Amino acid sequence: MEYNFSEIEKRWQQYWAKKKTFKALNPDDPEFGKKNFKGKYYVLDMFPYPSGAGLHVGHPLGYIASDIAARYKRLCGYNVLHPMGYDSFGLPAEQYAIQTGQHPAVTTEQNIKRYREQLDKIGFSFDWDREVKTSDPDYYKWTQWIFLKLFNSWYNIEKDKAEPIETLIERFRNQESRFTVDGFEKKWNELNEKEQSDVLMEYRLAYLSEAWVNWCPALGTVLANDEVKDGVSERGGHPVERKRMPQWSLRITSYAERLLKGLDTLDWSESIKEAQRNWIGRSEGTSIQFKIEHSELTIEVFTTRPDTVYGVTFLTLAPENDLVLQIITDEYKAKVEEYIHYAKNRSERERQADVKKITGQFTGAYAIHPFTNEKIPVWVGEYVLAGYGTGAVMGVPAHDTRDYAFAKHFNLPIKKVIQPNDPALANEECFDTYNGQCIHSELINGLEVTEAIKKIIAEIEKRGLGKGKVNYRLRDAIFGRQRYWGEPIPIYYEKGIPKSVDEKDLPVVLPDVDKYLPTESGEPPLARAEKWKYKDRFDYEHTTMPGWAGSSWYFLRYMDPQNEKEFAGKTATGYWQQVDLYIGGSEHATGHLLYFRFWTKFLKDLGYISIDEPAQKLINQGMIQGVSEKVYLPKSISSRFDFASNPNKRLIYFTTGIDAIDSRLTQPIEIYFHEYGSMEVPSDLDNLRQIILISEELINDSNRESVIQVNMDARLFENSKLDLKRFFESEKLLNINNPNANHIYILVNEQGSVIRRLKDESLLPANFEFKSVPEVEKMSKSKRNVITPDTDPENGQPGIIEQYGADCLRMYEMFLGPLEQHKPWNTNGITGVFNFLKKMWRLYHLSPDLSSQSEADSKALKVLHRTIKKITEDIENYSFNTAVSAFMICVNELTDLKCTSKEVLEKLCILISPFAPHLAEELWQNKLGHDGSVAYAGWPKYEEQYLVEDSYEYPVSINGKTRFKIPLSLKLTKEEVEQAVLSAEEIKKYIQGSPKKVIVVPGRIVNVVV
RNA sequence: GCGGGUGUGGCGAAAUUGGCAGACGCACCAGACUUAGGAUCUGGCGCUUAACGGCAUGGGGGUUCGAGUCCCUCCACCCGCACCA
Repeated sequence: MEYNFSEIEKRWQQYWAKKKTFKALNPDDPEFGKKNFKGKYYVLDMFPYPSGAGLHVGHPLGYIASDIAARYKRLCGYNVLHPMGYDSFGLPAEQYAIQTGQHPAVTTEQNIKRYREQLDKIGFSFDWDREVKTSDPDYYKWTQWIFLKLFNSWYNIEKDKAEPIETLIERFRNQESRFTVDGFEKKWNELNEKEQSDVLMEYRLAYLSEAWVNWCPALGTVLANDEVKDGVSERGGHPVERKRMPQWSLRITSYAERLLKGLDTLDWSESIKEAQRNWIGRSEGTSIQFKIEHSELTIEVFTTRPDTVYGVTFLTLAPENDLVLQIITDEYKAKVEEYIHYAKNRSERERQADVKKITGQFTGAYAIHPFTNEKIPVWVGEYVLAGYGTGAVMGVPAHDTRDYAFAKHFNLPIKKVIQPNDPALANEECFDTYNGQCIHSELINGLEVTEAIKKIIAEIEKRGLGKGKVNYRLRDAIFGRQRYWGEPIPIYYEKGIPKSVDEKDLPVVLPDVDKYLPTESGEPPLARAEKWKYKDRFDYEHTTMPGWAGSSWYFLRYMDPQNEKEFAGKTATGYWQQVDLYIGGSEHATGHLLYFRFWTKFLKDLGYISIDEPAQKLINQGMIQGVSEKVYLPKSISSRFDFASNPNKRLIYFTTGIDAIDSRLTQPIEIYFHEYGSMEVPSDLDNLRQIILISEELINDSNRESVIQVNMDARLFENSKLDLKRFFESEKLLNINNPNANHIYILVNEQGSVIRRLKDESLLPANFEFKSVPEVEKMSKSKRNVITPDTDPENGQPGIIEQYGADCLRMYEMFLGPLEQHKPWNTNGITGVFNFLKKMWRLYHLSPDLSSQSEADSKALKVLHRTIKKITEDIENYSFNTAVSAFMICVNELTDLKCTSKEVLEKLCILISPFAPHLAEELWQNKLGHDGSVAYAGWPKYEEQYLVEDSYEYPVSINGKTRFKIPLSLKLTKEEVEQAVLSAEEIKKYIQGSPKKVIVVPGRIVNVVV
């Protein structure tokens, strides 16, 4: 009987869907009482964004792992919640909408459909009744509701938790608080509505403020810090600049300490926890006030080294610091303004690119040293960040490398105030060690650094100059996006005052607009919806929420997805508690995973849920990388491309630039092409857009500068050689960016040139080979190296699923290596897994009727129980690759034993069902003759008795080197083993006389030392 | 610069507390069967040597009867953060 995987897999996928085999039960479900669950288990995959490219082979890696865990826990008797849904708001759909005019909801729906189709083919045990989509109004109603809760809450530092804003207003009323407005002190009740609103904005956890933001002109929106990488946007790689504008933000900084401390309780990888710790960036220090000479103003600095305060020789302010303009003297005004202008117009990227470059400007002002009363010059410098601390630093060049560099560059004095313990440092001009004593520091002379810090802080506090303080690198999260495809922020404006939409009016539904672009006056797209007003009168807020809003609480919605009255009912949240196993990529370390924790803590503070952390255990599956194929294009205008290494070859001149298959070069430019040789140049060539591709072997150091490297579709290549057949036939793979373009491709290699338009392979030089440079990198559409698990919709090539089946895909992805490790995709080993599945199938078909077979023999039972033990341990440790090996060993051995025992085969079938569920279900029901699904068959128990051995082949080492083996009874004592070994025939070769020492480890090894 | 991770055959990788290095699979080699195939089965397969043996877990050193595993030191690669005072 053939192993017909496609028929088997289709059958059981339909069966599971029809029977709702994987439905998870809430406690209020009538069925719940009938089950005798061992407990609950919540397995969650990170929320996927349904991109237009569909799933590639890397996506399922984590899903397969979580599915194995889910199926295993079900077999162990747990009520398993294993849901899936879509984080369906986001930039790519909107970018596509801008280009095509199609509503993002439409493309999103199409993408979701494709995702679902692909997910279904892999046989996951998701409870699809719980599917959620963040762009669904029934869902984002609750995202908006949580936003309102954030807006209407403040952080009570004394209680260390968030509270409703009313408790704050109550305090303001009762406590005789005074508020300074336009220079007048007023009581709360004396403030007008606008003034009250402004005061409360300083406290609300979701607030509107004038802030320095990461503005991305290409995307037309601001971005949160975690959405910017190396000065460019994470999505799309567009430049980002700093801009000051009114912005909605979330006061995540109030939770900094709790987010930091909570990490210690989590079973997450050290690298993710460390990334979050760095991102939060806690540092202890103190603030110190410096008076400005001839002025009422003071400059407050933050420092972690107050012990070096006597070493201060200058102060530096950030260019954005408002104080700068207030303190500059007339003499320096022009220069400082010029400098500020310069600094402001530098993009983040430029700024980061040359951090080594030192820039700054003296302001003309002087501060007074609070301890020595010396005059200290005040500078402004780019190296001081506006957003951290107070935007001002005290310059201690002798003990801070940045201050040192600045002082050196501008010739400022350097004053050493620490005597280091390490003599090697004593002669250095600058060192920042904590090991040493203070010198030249009146109040703290002779003290060790740590002592000095304590004493000087006490002194600073006593004199009212400042106080001990904790600073965080973490900034409040910018929450508004000047984009269309996101949750509307449920705020409206009445007389310029932002107010929350009434809860009963939620959801605020995303309105239709004529274009998905900003208005002419630069307002966000939502401003185009002219009739879109709250209560028909008031303007709504026009920015929308960022992509991470919906994913910050989705794990709660899965617990009770259809609830219309609450985001999730108390019974449901009380039962499911938190995620027991969360699997996803490590790229979310400082974004999603931080917001996810933040919202959970907030909802707990308000008493809506009872847990403090959303996910106890987190596993980051490694990335499956793709192999990109890079080819070369002449760099553009007027490059003369010269194969200098090979003077006999032809020369090609490019007199203008060229269009490229690379999206960065989208302008069509004509080229002229000359060649010495036999090739004919079509007469209409100059009317068409031409792309010249240069083979890898022609590139050398002398011409490398005149070419650029671009990705071609990896599917056109085989082992980094262009497959000419595909190249001639596949228009689609060539012109991803513009399928309608009528390009002419010219391939150039050592043998000459080929124009693709000729479309005739017979015209090719013999053995024409065009080579690319392969590179292993992230699998992504833009790198054109995506491999789909199923049939490729672009070229119709069958995928792994069609060729080998979903069970094979599942087992192969697990077999590839440890879950957490990154690995390039290659299918070289897949036949091994496929052969294994076939062999397993054959094992169950050795006998036509297993039900009448006799008792298992002890050998088969031993194999079985060893496997039960191994698989159970491996699953518990998420070591799925070794589990697959164990199955192979087991099936090989049972096949050798010609095992037809129903008892053994039944248990093996259950064991493998989390890994290869379709095969297992087929064998369970159709071969072993069971009625129900194998999914609830019960996990087999491992029994020690079958594994007990009575003899063992002791490896005998001489001086730690294994020389021979000797079978001995395990009942023997150490002494008896030693005796047996020393009297063995083989040992005579290695020792003369008596050995120095004999080490016997019972049941393991014998080592003889001579 | 700081932090995290990884280094084992031609390749993907195994290896409980330190105890037979390379399980399992791919590729390769030889053979069997054969309706010649991307089927199945048997055997071989780290390097080196004619063989005995010797050498091998990124390099060097150490602890130990015994080290891929523990300690020190250096190197390479990957990832994250980065003028955070």
